[in-house]
Amino acid sequence: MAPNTKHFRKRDAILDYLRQSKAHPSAETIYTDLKPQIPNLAMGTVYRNLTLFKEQGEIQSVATVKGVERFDGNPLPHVHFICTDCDAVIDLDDLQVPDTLSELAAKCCGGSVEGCQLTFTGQCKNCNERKIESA
Amino acid sequence: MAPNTKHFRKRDAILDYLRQSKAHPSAETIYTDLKPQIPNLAMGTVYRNLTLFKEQGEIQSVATVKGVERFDGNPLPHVHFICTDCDAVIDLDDLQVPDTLSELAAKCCGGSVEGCQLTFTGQCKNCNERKIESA
DNA sequence: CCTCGATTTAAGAATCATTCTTGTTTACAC
DNA sequence: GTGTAAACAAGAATGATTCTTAAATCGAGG
Repeated sequence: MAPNTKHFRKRDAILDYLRQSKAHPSAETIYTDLKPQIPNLAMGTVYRNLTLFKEQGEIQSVATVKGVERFDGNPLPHVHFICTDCDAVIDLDDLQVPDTLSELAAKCCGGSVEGCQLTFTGQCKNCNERKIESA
Repeated sequence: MAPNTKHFRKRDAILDYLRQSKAHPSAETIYTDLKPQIPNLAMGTVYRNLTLFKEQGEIQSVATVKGVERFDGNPLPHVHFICTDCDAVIDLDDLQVPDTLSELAAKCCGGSVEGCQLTFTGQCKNCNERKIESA
């Protein structure tokens, strides 16, 4: 067996999963989805590696929705939309925070700015349409 | 005793506290700070009223810092800065999210946008200076 | 091959913020 | 006063997350 293959199998699976997902999953979703492929995966392993990836800057935590932390395999800052109905977290790829705002923020707070998050909330397309139908 | 005075004493105290505070307190901070004045205050009462105020749009939840929800007596959207060292949540009153961004967001997501939050993270002035001193 | 120290992991216990439940108290209208 | 609805206290219950302990796995030497 190739070196490192087995030792990091779970770690790599978690990172791959995050990078391929657009759903901004929670720790539990990651666990549930990977469990069939990796039967002896434990929640502790998921949380430990998520913490590790965050420290290394490989991933980011993008929001806490109804008390549950949501993760993104893309560590670059970008804009999100959170549906208050179905709790979906969606990338708004076409938007970005203007540099002028970040610069202003640094001046205002007098400290050092490391990151920023812009998040819109409301009802996503699906939930919106579902409501109109049932009306 | 004037009508309604006693019935809502705790509710009003919690709302007043939130409106006067600039610290964006957690439920526990509110409880701890009000407890001396209101000895038989219970955490349940704080949580119940916070939920109520949120539903009524009197306050807003502005962030979850290290797993703890933080509240703001000002329900209008405004920009915040969160210190990753001391967990302070600070208003950046001079900044605001451009209307163009909000409009774009509505178009991108295809649903209805109700709110938005812009949050910068980094080290606040105090923590920054403390680090420089101790270096 | 066999052993070593270091790293990763599984499993479940422990923690902590938040919510729920139950029974009690309060305010107000009649 | 009596009844009804809202607010409350106290503590139990829930649920996400973290910690603990011991076992499995790795790479490097012998």
